[in-house]
Amino acid sequence: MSTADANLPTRDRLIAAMLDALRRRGYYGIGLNELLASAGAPKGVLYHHFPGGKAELAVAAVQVAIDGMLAGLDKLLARHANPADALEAWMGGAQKLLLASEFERGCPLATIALESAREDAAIREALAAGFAAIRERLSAAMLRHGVSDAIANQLATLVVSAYEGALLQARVAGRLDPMHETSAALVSLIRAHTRPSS
Amino acid sequence: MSTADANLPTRDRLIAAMLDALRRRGYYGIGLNELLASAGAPKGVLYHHFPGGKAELAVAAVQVAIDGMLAGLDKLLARHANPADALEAWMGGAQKLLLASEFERGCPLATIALESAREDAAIREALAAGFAAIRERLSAAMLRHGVSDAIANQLATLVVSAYEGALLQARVAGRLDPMHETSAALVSLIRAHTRPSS
DNA sequence: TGGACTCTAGACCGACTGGTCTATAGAGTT
DNA sequence: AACTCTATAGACCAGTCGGTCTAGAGTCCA
Repeated sequence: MSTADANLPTRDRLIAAMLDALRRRGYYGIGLNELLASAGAPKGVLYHHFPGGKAELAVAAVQVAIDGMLAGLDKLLARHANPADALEAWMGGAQKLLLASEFERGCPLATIALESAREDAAIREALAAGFAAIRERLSAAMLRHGVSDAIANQLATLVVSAYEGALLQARVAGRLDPMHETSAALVSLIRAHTRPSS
Repeated sequence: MSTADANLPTRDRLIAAMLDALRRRGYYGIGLNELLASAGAPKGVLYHHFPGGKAELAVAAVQVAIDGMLAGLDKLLARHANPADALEAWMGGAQKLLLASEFERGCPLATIALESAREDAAIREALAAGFAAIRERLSAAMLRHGVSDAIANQLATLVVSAYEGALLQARVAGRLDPMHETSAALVSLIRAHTRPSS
């Protein structure tokens, strides 16, 4: 039942398997045995690389997901002159991924964010810092394009909110429409607030 | 460990307990025993009222949650002249609930939406129909206030997306700021698109 | 050749999972 | 009082959960 790239080091295969599980079913939705099967790894290996077990693996996976999103976002913001264009590309990428997985793979951060409780401090902190960093990137980009500080903050938070909510709606609907409409509304809003170029 | 209102009929206590569990930890995050304990009900009673077990109870809970949201939304849209004001009140209510539960109780629909897979057809359908109905209400309200059909649809979807995403961000952050900022951005956007009153 | 160390491997464990089953309490009807 | 039907109650079950533990494979250095 090994689905992960067998060439990856074991530790990375574990993280990849956890990421996939978080996208599809959430932290509590997958069992350790199923997860290890899809990583093609026996049990001992998990506790060798992650002494803290499932929870520690989840934290590592969340960290990887955040790093990936930040890197992707930075690349798009660097490539596109206007933040609105970068946003459009960002949403487009998410749509492609969702469609390619037949509406099964959403955002790995969202599931565990909603499942986590106050006592899961490590996960909550990683998630909070991650979302804050993403908002920060978006806000800074808009600041650079003439948006006032207060408005840039509002818009950045709105963008992240809408991104997660649109993925959620599209997933249950089994159609991309919610993402299309959210993206369109968001892009024209950002475009209206930023200077034509830079 | 019974937390639910003991005066409620057993069936309603079960639904209430499931709703609370969905808000806090999600469908897979709570066990049947814990759920029954918090409902103050023995096992047999669950399978008497819901022969389909946990899954059927979850569908019923989702249905109740959707009905509740629609009723609340209708009331707000009827009470406020402008959809922007209704939206502001709606977001404000969600903020109050989240804060009162110390950032533990979010939206019960979001968790199970992200945990559900394609084969959970009953839940997916209930959720998809529910979100569509909410979008429909919002869209209709904006149409009545002079927004064009296409834009009203976009804005309604954006509002639902942002609502869910803002709750998610506020939950992990342990602060209301993400909701405040999302709400502010959304309200001023809607206000700009609607006629001053009606 | 023989440690020393990292990593892989999976048998095994108690606790708990969702679910079934039988017993019975109570209300309504005759 | 006897019968019926709905609802409550919890013992019980096989399967799975996350986690521990011991054994061995592979690699590097002496």
